[in-house]
Amino acid sequence: MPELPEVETVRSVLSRDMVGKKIKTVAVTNGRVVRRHKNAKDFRERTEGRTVKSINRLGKYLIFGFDDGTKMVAHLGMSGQLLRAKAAKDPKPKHTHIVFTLNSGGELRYVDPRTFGELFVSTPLVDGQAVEISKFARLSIGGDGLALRAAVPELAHLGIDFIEDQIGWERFAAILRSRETPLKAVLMDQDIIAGLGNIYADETLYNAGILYDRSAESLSTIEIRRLHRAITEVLTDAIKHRGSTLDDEQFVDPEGRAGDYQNLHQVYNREGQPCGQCRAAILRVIVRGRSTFYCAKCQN
DNA sequence: CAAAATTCCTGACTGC
DNA sequence: TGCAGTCAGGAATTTT
Repeated sequence: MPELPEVETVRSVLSRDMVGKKIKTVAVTNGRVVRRHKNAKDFRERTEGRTVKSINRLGKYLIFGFDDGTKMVAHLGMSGQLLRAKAAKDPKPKHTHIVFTLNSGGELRYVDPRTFGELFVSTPLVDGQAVEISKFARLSIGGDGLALRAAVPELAHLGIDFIEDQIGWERFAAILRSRETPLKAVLMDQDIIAGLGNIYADETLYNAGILYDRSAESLSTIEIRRLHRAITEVLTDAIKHRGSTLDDEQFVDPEGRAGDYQNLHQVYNREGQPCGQCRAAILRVIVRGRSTFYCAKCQN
């Protein structure tokens, strides 16, 4: 499942070869992926003829800035891929739902078997309209996150992006304070922390040495600082390794290359295998229908 | 108001 | 072998 590091990998690759390119035509063959629009024709009219000026990321969302000031947002969901093709005659993968044909030749394709992902064009607000930015995002200072949220009202609800937003551990502590929610639910709540999914929530908790079901308010100052550091460290390392490609999920960047952070996973998908620190078997439990992997000795 | 359950979807896997 | 049933999971929506 593409989480922050995988989406950042896609952003980085696309940023290098798409900025400055113009979209000649757009073909939508599955209307579900543009479901925020009233129809596929509306999406086509809002993308054809635009030149890509920038590609940013907030949480798990990609934000393409167009020359007319509008933004195209892409969320890959569980199984979405943005793939570059050199020519139209290159074979199209199964479940190719949108094809962007570029003026310079070549295509950008959106492929998504499960169609949990979506694309939409966001229109900038007219003067005077205020955007209600997430209160957690407002707690962060600096970085480009606030500007991105203001530019895309649909994303204003997103919480802290630990790569885009600068946030110190004191402010992070303020977010965790007075929350009885289990820590893993907090880490995966996009309105509180944007970008962590099931893989990186588990890896972060292991790195911090804290159990998934501890309530946020029960953490000591030391534990909050460890968790704050763990989120930044895990995400940064995973980005360096170009994300995680699991056996069953087929995450690849726009050039078709797999990531290799899965080789560095300490707990995720490692049920029964020895913990890297204490050699005890990694355990797996289902929490609210989701797999959670952890080491009972190293996390408490 | 918040948290839990449900829904969307297809490929991979399980068991008979 | 083949087929029905189950599982996986992000986020919006519905229910508790």
